[in-house]
Amino acid sequence: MPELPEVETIRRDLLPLVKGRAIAAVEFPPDPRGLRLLRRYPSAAAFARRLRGRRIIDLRRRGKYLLFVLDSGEVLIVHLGMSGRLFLSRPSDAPPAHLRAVVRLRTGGALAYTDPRKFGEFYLFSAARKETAVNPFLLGPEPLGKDFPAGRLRGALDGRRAPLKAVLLDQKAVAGLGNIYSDEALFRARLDPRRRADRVRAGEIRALHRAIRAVLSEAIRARGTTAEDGGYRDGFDRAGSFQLRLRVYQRKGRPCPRCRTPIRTARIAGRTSHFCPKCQT
DNA sequence: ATTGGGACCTGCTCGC
DNA sequence: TGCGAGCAGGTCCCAA
Repeated sequence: MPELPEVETIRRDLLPLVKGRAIAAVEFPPDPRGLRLLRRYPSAAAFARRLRGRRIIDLRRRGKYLLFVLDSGEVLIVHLGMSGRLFLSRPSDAPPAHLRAVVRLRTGGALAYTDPRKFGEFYLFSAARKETAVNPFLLGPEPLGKDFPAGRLRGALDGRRAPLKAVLLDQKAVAGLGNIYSDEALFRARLDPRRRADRVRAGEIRALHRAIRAVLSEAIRARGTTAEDGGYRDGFDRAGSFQLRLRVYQRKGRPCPRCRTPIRTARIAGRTSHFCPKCQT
């Protein structure tokens, strides 16, 4: 569910709430299998023990991962999978459905993590280790960052015979794009998602580069996309608004905003892609 | 090495 | 009303 703009919105919401505050307790009720911890952790209890008392000194984002930087030198990493939500929990409320974890802060307040589909994961890395093996860090460039010039996108597409859409979904090519924003960026760049990546010309790559950055920036401003099934919520458990600005995603059969041709879909790399068959070539 | 397909989960909608 | 099929924002693992 959550792609870069959704994760970034949650980060911005939660940062002022958690920065500088210590973790009082982490609870994984009551079936710890409802949340995948990093495999090498023997138990949820051991995981929680490592976190207790640690101070959160920063909250960062890398691709679709949230990184709680701790004063111990460790980093608590949260990936929301398809259906994860991480939000400020109000104690007056009844416990939310599909609650998988609670992070209580020492000065009061708590974060709730819910996830019906259980694809989300928590990781705990030492700072030294985080750059190695395991992986959230084996990601491609941040598309909104300084190290993502158009040439970097060109390098990512170079030599890849897979469809453009498949490469955009590859987190090693560019970090943070998912099904929604890949489709929306390809529409804005007027590129057919089925095009072989290595056959996209330089001018088209520049248009795609611009489109990726524009759509992600606009989606962050709109606080993310809460699509038809309503899965995503921000750090305060509220919906986003970018669904109102989607041009092709979940608009099958509706007129293309540019040429009125009905939007169609195709299965690419195992995912449904939405595009205009006339103006995306 | 790259690519595509299935697996992992649950909930919801649709058609019969 | 009930039930199975199909689908959903992501990633990993495996075989070709």
